[in-house]
Amino acid sequence: MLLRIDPAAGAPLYDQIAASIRADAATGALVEGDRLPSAREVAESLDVNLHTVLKAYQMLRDEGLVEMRRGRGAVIGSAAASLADLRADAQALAARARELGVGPEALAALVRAAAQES
Amino acid sequence: MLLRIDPAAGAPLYDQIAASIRADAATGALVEGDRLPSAREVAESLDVNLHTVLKAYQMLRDEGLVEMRRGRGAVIGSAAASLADLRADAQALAARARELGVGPEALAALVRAAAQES
DNA sequence: GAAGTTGTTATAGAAGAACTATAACACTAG
DNA sequence: CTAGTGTTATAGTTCTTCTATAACAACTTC
Repeated sequence: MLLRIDPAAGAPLYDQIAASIRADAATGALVEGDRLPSAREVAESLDVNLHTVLKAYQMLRDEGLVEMRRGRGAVIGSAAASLADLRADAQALAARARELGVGPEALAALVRAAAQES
Repeated sequence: MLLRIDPAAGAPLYDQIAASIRADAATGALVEGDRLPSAREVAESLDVNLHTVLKAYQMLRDEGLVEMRRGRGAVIGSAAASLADLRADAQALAARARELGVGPEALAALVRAAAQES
């Protein structure tokens, strides 16, 4: 469980943390039942605020990737495999978007709009 | 060219304006070469600031849907058809995401992350 | 060429949302 | 009970959103 972030990268820290964990889940480095390090551990080792880490964890919970409970920590949930597929589809979409010259922000806005319609 | 916005909807006004135009382009109500009403016209008819409309137009430009030039206005560009396909793919992805319980914001974050990796 | 239209840029302000930080709380496991 | 976990509350700061005004530069039309 190695997390890499770049405080000077512009992207929010919690996004970077969440992305790092998503990537590990996608490659199989993290599978169902695996436990994430506690938010306080991560916060200290990355020299970041506790809430920043928790926000990343809560994003992953909203996506259904992890389950969280007090006293027990954050654990990779049963939907991890399905989400890896969804992520693959997202990357395929991103590749097509890039061919059309549509950047990450524009694509995200377009997808959000599409998701909110239905 | 009918634009509908809801100031009490929570979503940014420029997002609503952009979404409305995207929808018209997707259904074929707007096709390549069609000219959008001037930003000043829209601003007045919606009782909204000029810059709010321009931000919507600039989002659509970033997506490649419209081309803008001073004195000439905003025109639906040649990539409109391709973008309608991309939008269809985005909606398919959104449908799958919703089946998994992944909401619009979470999906947008996931797609943005996927697009930034590549 | 002159006039009018268009998007573009600059500056400023106000209201609200989001982010950061600190502290206390409530649930779980040993 | 104790130690560790996520959760919630609170406050201050920063960022986003929308507005407003003004000037500018490119294009169209006459």
